[in-house]
Amino acid sequence: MIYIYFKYLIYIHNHGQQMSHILKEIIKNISIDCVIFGFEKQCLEVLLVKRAINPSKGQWALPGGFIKKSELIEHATERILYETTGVKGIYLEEVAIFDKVHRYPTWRVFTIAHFALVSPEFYSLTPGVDTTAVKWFKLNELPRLPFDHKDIIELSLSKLRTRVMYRPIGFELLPEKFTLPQLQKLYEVILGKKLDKRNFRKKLLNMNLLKKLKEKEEGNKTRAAHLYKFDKNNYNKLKDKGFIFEL
Amino acid sequence: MIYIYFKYLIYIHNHGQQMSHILKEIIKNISIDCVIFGFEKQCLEVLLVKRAINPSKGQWALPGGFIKKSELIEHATERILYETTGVKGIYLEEVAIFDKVHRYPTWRVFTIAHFALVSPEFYSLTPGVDTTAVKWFKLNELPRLPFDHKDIIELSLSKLRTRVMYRPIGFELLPEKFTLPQLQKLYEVILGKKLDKRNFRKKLLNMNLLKKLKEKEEGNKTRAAHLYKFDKNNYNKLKDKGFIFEL
DNA sequence: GCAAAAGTGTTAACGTTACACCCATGA
DNA sequence: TCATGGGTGTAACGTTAACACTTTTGC
Repeated sequence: MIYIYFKYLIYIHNHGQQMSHILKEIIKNISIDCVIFGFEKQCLEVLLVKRAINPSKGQWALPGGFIKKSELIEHATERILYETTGVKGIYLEEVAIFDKVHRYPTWRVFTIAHFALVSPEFYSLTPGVDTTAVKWFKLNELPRLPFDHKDIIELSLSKLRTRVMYRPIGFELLPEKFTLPQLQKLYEVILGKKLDKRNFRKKLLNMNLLKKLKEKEEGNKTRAAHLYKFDKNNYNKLKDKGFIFEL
Repeated sequence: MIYIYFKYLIYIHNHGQQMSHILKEIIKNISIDCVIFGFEKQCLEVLLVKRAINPSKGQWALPGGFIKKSELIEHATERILYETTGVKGIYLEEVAIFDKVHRYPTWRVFTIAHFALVSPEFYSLTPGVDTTAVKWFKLNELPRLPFDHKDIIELSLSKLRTRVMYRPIGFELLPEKFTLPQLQKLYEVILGKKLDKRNFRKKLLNMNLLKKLKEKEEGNKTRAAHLYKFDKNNYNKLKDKGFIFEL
């Protein structure tokens, strides 16, 4: 169709041939970006990718991409995260839409920011569509980021802080089996403040969300801590009865 | 430009001449819809407009419209609400993005749903761009709505219920001066349950968010209730000190 | 045996809930 | 004077916050 043909010419002229083959399928004005938080060595980390295409080719940035014309946001988010980083099967939550007029240099793009929490050790990272590398970065050692990705990370972090108070999402940042001191440390890092050990344990254990395991932590220089598992079954049961997780 | 010209032909062919003049300015794929809640005669109400254009011309629907190419979401929301209903100067909050592939019949449109709370008596309603009428509807007397507007209202209502617990947004649904029984009734309607009169008063008054006025309610058949004002100054001061409104 | 981190209870202050009667007003 | 809705206090209960010592382990 003539219309499509002209559209092509214009895109190719403006942005180079590399993108033209996908421009039929995507919605140009809406992208998705993912802020994936991980927790390792007592630090919060964020997953970044090295961009293989312009704009900002060669720079580290949040994993992201465009939505396809007949795709739901949720599916697009999963697809994009998988295509760019190799990470899949994680639960992503919407953070906000970023809408600054010139946030994307080439044309107007609204981006729907999502965030997720994972235990880094579980995921193997493999660059793919439009990316040449994937890497965890400590939150306080982030490289310079293109677009408004700094803002996106900051807002995600602040949402993480408030959400962690009302949902047991914090557990997702730890391996399946974890110790109470680890869990406490995690909350302390996210919330940015010290918590009382005894009160923290009392509260968490009273919720009946933790299954104590027979095993203990290994390879420790000092007294070994008990391992626990998050009891998802019971959490769902309690939630249905109106239980509200807090702090 | 040839490109623009062809675009025109296609739009006009598909959707009739009435929209063609604005299609240069708007982003086709992203719209905004507003769920404006009001509280009157002890009922929650929603503001709807009668659509003057297709699709769904002549039907009652949420006030909404498209974002312009160089417009922020926030400004677009204010503009659209004002243009379609005459209501302006109110605080709107984002609810969610609705993304079903065929939610809008003519082409793919994501809509960013917003909600707000107002005191109906303060606003004069005047239909404008693309609307022929504006009217408050009781929540349980809504007409059949086009697109996914029913879903949008339902989700907004559920967000209202949870948000009202953590922010004093409930005050916005009342006139500037209100009585405690009114405020209590409002919370009861939003939350869908009875509250204890004495506990409710104790809690609210202890927060120091209410200024008691000298005046009393007028035109009452029974004992007149004291009027109060929301003390916004003090609320902001308290909030800065870390105060969290609850229930 | 000592350094380092795990584990363990009690008390006081505070906030939440439940509950019943008198007061002002208009008809 | 009575019907209607406005206004008031207290006691029991549960939750949160503050706080210090003993246990285990590797070196």
